Parts: sequence; C-alpha cells; structure tokens
Amino acid sequence: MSGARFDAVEARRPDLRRLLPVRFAARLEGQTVRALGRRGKYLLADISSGDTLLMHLGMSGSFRVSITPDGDVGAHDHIVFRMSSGATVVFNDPRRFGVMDLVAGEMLDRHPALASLGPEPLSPLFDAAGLARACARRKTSLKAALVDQRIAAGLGNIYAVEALYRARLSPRRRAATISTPAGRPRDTAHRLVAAIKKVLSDAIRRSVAWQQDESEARDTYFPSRFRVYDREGARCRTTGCGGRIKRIVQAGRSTFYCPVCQR
DNA sequence: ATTGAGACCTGTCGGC
DNA sequence: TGCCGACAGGTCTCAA
Repeated sequence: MSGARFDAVEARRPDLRRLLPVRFAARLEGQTVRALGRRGKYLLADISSGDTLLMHLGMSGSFRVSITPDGDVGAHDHIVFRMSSGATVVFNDPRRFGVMDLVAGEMLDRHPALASLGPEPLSPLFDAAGLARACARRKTSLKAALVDQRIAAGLGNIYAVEALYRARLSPRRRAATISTPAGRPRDTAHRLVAAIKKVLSDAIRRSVAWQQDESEARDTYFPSRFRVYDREGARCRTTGCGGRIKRIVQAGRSTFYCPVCQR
C-alpha cells in the first residue's frame, strides 16, 4: 500500500464495531498512501488528502494481500482496497470488532481512540519510573493494569500474561505493589519493564524471521507459541519450579500463571 | 476517579 | 452426527 494510490475502495459491510465514516470510499479513492504507521494496536495510513486512515483488527480481523487487481472476495471480507500497484488488500473480520476511521491529520492526536493511549512499551519513554507512577495507588490487579492501554499502548492479554511470567510476578498482586508509597519504582517495576520489552521484541523478531523465510514451517519459529498462556494444568517451565499452570479470570479475561514461582 | 461487569459479534472446540 | 456451552489475542459503556 505504501506509495500506492487507492484505485477503488469497496465497503461491503459498513457496520463494523462502529459504523464507517460517511463517504469512506470516496474520501480514499484517488488518494495516495504517503506512509504506514502504528500507535498501540491502531494501524495508521497517512493519506495524500491529509487524512489518516485509522484501522484496528479487533479480535478477529486480518488483512489479506493478493497481487492481482481482481483478487476475489468471500465471507467476512468487509473492506476491499484495490491499489494502483496492482495489489488488492482485503480486510476480513468475522466478529466485526474491528474499526476503520478517517481522521483529519491535525486531529489525529485528539482522536478518542488515540488520545488516552500510554507510552509505546518498546520506546525508552516506557521505563520503571513511569510504570511505577502509573500504577501507584491503583487498587486493581497488576494484570488488569497491564492490559489498560493508558499504561502501555498495545500490550494485550497474551503478552501481559507472558511478561508477568517472565518477571515472576503474580498477576493477582495489587498494581500499586510495584511502587513505593511515594510512587517510586521498586525492583519489581524494573523487572516488569524489562520483561515486557523482552517479550514483545522477541515476538516481533520471531514473526519477522518467519515471514522472511517461507521455506520454514511456522513451528520452527514458534515451537510452542507461549510459555504460560493457554497452558493450564501443564508443568511450569521454570527450571526447578515444578508448579502447575493455573487459569483464573480477571476483569473478564483469562489469566494463566504459575502460583509457585510468580509472587 | 476507578473498577468490574456486560455488551458487542461470529466461529471453533470439546463433551455428551 | 448433532447439539450446546464455554471460550476467543479488544474496547466501549454503564453503574456501583
């Protein structure tokens, strides 16, 4: 898409989680994609008109790219971008929790979806001092705090769970326990920040390696995709631990953790 | 202000 | 084979 023009845009189903903006297709057609970017879980396409196309995959969304301009379209293919490069980019989303919006460039930072996002977890701005400040005096669980997008933009359920496991911190702790009463970072806050950065950068590295090597099976790069997530009842992989992974529900979402080594 | 529950949708999977 | 409930990687709104 980058550098290409929208030759035709088909909104086959405008009722995603929110309704598409008015004249969605017309505002894109004829425009060029200047650059692609991301903020948290939102994908951003900077368009020659000055608008930004804002996209979110929700739970079940995905993009499919075919190199033919007349790529075929099937069930749950809600948006079809036919690009001047000859590629067809299709947004598919069975559950329709995804989002597409068009925002005037200068309004982007004030868009409700982006305005309250916290720091990017892989940026140097995300550090133990900031995390400790954000968690100070919060009565919610550490796990619930981590998936709050105001704490770290883009951290979701799986990687929050994985990071807590790496940091050997119980998801059930109060969020405030990683800071001192004055809001300064404890050692646990440093461990947690390092674990979040490690978990995310590892996942990105594996994903990139996998995409660049079409000959290899997915399992070469994702032997077992996660260390705790979705491993209820299995033995903890921390050497010498011997605990069994538990599943609990926090704020309506599944948490997996080892009650022995995560404290 | 903070927090958790419920709602929004459809598909898949395991158990009976 | 078919039916049914539980569950799914997210976010928004609402009420306590």
